[in-house]
Amino acid sequence: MSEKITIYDIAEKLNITAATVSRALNNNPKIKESTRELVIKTAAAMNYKQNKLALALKSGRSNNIGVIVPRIDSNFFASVIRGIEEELHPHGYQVIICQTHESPKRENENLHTLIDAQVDGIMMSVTDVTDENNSAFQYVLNKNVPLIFFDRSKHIEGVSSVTINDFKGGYIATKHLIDEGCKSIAHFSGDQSLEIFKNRFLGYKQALLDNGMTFKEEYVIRTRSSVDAGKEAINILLRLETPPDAIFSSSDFAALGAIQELKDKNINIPKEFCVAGFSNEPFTKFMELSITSVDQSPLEMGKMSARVFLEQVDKTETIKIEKKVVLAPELHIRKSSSRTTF
Amino acid sequence: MSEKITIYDIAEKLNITAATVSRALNNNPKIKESTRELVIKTAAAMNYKQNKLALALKSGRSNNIGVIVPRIDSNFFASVIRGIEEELHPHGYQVIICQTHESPKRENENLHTLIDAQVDGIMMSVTDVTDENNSAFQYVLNKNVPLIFFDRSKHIEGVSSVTINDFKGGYIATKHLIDEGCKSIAHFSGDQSLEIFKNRFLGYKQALLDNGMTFKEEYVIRTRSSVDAGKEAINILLRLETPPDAIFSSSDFAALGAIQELKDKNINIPKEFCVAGFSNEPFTKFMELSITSVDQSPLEMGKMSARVFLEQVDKTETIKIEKKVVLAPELHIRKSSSRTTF
DNA sequence: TATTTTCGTGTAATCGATTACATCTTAATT
DNA sequence: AATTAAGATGTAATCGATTACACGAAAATA
Repeated sequence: MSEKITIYDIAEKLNITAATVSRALNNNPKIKESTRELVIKTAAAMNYKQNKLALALKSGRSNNIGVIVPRIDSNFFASVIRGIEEELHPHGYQVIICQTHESPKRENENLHTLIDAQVDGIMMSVTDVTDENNSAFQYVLNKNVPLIFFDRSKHIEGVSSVTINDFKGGYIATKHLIDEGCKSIAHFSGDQSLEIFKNRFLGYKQALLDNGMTFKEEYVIRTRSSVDAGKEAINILLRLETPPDAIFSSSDFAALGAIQELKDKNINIPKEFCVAGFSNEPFTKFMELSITSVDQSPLEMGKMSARVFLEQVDKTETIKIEKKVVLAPELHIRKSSSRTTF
Repeated sequence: MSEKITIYDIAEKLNITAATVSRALNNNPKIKESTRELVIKTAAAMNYKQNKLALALKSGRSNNIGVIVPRIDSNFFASVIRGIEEELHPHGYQVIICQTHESPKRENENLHTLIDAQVDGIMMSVTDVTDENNSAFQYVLNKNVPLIFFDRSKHIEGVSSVTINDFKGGYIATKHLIDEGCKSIAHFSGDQSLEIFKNRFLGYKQALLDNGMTFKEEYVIRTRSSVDAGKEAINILLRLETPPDAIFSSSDFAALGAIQELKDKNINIPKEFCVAGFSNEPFTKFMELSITSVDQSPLEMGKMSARVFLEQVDKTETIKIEKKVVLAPELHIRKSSSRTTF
């Protein structure tokens, strides 16, 4: 339909060269002011639009950045992406989304696809941190494309990261439970091969030790992040000789499962049992019995990742910057653990 | 670092032309089998990667598609995007995300940006349906780029859409409330300029009329989609001379607000008052008092939109196909309206 | 006036892949 | 053996924008 207008069309109409048109449009100071104005006016009149693909080919920069997440339909990742998009949009970058569904194979694929599509940077939450094979990441770094990990990170030279202080998150949640008078606090831990879960666990443990409480191995249950996993886990704990009177769960969903099961058993929350979760999922505050949870400020995490990218993208090629940003977690205290307030 | 290998490098090494290399790699039947094998082997050995930007420039197709949503950090939109991504990924398309934040200006901007970035198609949920000015959409259509509306649609010639039957959604939710014995059912309606909300309202109204109930104007409250809006709205209703005994809310959040307020006033749900929402937000099923809601099958909606796009993208340029897909809503009956079950 | 700058544009290569057309070998046909 | 067809590859244009280099004209300097 509407034929494409190129700088050649403008040049032809004005009896000048495409080079001049290009320069005029790019505010090259060598162009006579009158020419520049004429070109700009004519371009507007002809409804000229720069072909970004041609520009991308010439410059080697696509103005696209890639974001890889396990899945997009989780509040946390969606919020991070929102943050990234909002920070990068004013700079003219478009955000390309990829999902791994927790599959390392997909993760590798996505990395290669994005590089092949000539993205100018990649931000991702690592799926497989145990994998010793970092070749896909090296592939990215070799192309001199900034790579930034957020939330789930991995120690790789040349890769920046934006994470929250999970240790502190575990610590403050546990400390809060202690302050509320809980005497024996259990922990639902996630996949310990992931730094984030390990750190939450370590924070939990440290808080216990710092406050003269004994750490018991049997109080630590490894759970998936789901309601059912939480139910199973709490049942294991309740069958112990001396069951705990509180849980710090590394997952809000598991925390919810525990709460549902506790209610079923007519155990009063928070009087007899306190629960704190992690992630501050939207539902935690909507519940009638709202759930205390550690907020990871995903929006901020996304924006920060974007900023780190922007810092790196224009730096001279040779200098590898490696920036580690650690955001502070924030405890949102709600009914599930509030014996004093509410 | 790793220098870029092009078909010219391969050609040079093999003492043939880039044209031959290109043909060999593209399985052009004119190439001798032995040459093809040699080229493919060499390409692999040299770690050649096709430059998608060059391909995109030449072919005019970027293999990117754009998705425009009001915001990404909503379960509904995130799920739709997930569906789109999963359906399109196997076909080699990348998904670019844009947000409008409900701003018509941003919507226009995004449309132009995406077209300028040469996307091969655009899927979007319309922000401003009242705007008579469809120039941005026409701009897209003029470029012969498939445009598909999902959920929030607008009648424009040449634009396909994937929506759910909101009328039916409103109808079955209301019918359900009637079946549970509710005698006077109110409605929280959203922005009536949006088809989706208007249709939910019309479905509600029709269900009342079909079942011998009277429709009362004062039972219809226009609310925003938020917890607070729901609280305000229910208070208006409770102050009426004859307050209703049920609400069909076009928003889950408003439904939640109403429920919280009703509980505060010690009104028993569902015995004295029933509530049904719309969207099937995750929290509706997590609540202790789980909330009945109409599911919009966002994942399916995304996949369907992607399929419609795939159907259109390869069609001969001149034929404008316009496909209207309407998905069936599904009522998820939960405690907030179940007098009989549970 | 002669010479050197400065200024504004044009020329042509480049980014990397694709492809219509031309060309040169072979193999098949009469 | 002469002619034609088929097969394989090369040549060069193209997609659209950018930019190093070249060049002519005007302005500044000696």
